[in-house]
Amino acid sequence: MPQHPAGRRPEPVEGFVEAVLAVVADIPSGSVATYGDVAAVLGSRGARAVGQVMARYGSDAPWWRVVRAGGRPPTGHAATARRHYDDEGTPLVAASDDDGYRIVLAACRWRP
DNA sequence: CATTTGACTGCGT
DNA sequence: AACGCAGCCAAAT
Repeated sequence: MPQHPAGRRPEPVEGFVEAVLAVVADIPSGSVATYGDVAAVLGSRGARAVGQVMARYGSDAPWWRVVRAGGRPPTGHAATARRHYDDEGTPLVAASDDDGYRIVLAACRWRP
């Protein structure tokens, strides 16, 4: 058989990936969680692993609700994420860095 | 199966 | 405060 099911990207074992996406889906609009927080809910400390999942499978999830410790938006997505924050009313503060702003974790960090 | 990679984090210089 | 570095974990190659 000549080929794999047409045009379908090979899906990894759904376990960690699905778990991460499920947690992200639980973050309420207007709130956020850090990569480390998401990992912690899964009983893991793999903040980077969570980032990997978001980068690869998070395109259809509310990925902007997962931010870096320190309140900075996902690397390389500050502009796109900001539209969502503005839309959801997520509290932000102006910043001088390239992101231009920073999420106020003290006010909207999600706690499971 | 070994190595590399990355939308991370915290601590030290 | 900028920069480097080591620790961490799962997926990708």
